[in-house]
Amino acid sequence: MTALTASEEIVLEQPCPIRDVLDRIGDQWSLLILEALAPGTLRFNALMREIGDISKQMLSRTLKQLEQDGFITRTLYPEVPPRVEYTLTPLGHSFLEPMQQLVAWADTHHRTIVAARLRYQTAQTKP
Amino acid sequence: MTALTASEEIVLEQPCPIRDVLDRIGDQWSLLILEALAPGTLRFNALMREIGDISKQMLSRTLKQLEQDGFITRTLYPEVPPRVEYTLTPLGHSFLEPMQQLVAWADTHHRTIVAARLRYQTAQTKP
DNA sequence: TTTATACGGTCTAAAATGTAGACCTTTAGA
DNA sequence: TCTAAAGGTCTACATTTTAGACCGTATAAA
Repeated sequence: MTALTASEEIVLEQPCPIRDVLDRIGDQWSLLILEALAPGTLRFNALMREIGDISKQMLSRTLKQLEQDGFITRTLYPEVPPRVEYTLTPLGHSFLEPMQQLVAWADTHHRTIVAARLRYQTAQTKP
Repeated sequence: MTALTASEEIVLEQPCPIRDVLDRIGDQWSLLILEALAPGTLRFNALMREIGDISKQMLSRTLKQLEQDGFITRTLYPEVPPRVEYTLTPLGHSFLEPMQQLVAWADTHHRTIVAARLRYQTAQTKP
C-alpha cells in the first residue's frame, strides 16, 4: 500500500464542500484581497498598500492559495524590476456576488453588534 | 491623558464594519457553530458532537464571542450536573440568510475549485 | 561614483494563536 | 467504592502569523 500523493490527500481531506471552501476564504485575508481586486487588476505592492496591515509573507501566501483555487490569476511580466499583476477570474467574480450580501449585512448590523459588545462588557465588569 | 478603557478600544480599533464583523465570523469555527444552531437550541456537548473536531477550549471561547456580539444567547440552568443551552438570536438568524447564499455558492462551485487545485498541483510538479 | 529606491518576493526568529488532554465540581447509578 | 456525566478551565505543546532583514537588478538622485 503506497502513501497518498499530495493532491489525493487534498481531495480526500475535506469531505464537506462548505468547510473546504470557507476554511480557505474565511482566513482573515482572502476576503480582503478578493474585495480589493473587485474593481480591477492590481500589482503586489498596490495590494499591500490597499489592504494596509497585511505582511508581505501572508499576502504572498494567500495570493498563492487564491490562485491555486482558481479565484485569481497571476501574470508575471519579465521586466526589470519585475511586474506582477493579480486579477479576479470569473470564479472569483462570481464568488463576490454572494459576498456582497454579507458585506451589506455587516454594514447594516455593525452598530447593533458594537452595541451588544458594549452591553456585554458593562454586564461583566459591574454585575 | 488617561488610557482608553477596554470597551473604548474595541470600538475604536476597527473602523471598517466589514472587517470588524468578518474578523469575528471568519475564524474557522464561528460559522460552523452558527450553522449548527440554525435548526434550534443545542447544549455544549451536543455542539461538540455536532461539529466533531473542535476542541472544548475553542468551542467555549468562540461561544463566548458569539454571545458577546449578540449572535447567540447562553442560558444556564442551575441544575446538577449543569445544563447550558445555546440559541440563535434574531441577529444570528438574520446573519444566516446572506450566509446561506455563500453556502449555496460553495456547494455549486466546490468541484470547480477542487479541479483548479489539482491542475495547479500538476502544473507545479511537472513544469 | 556612491547611494537610494522600487519591484516582488523569501527567510528567520519571535510572538500570537490553536490543540489535546488532564483536571474540577457535584450528583446519580452500579 | 468507583464511574460517568455535565460544562467548562488550565497547562504544555504545536502550529500559524508577524516583523523585519535580505536578495537581485536597474534607474534616478546626490
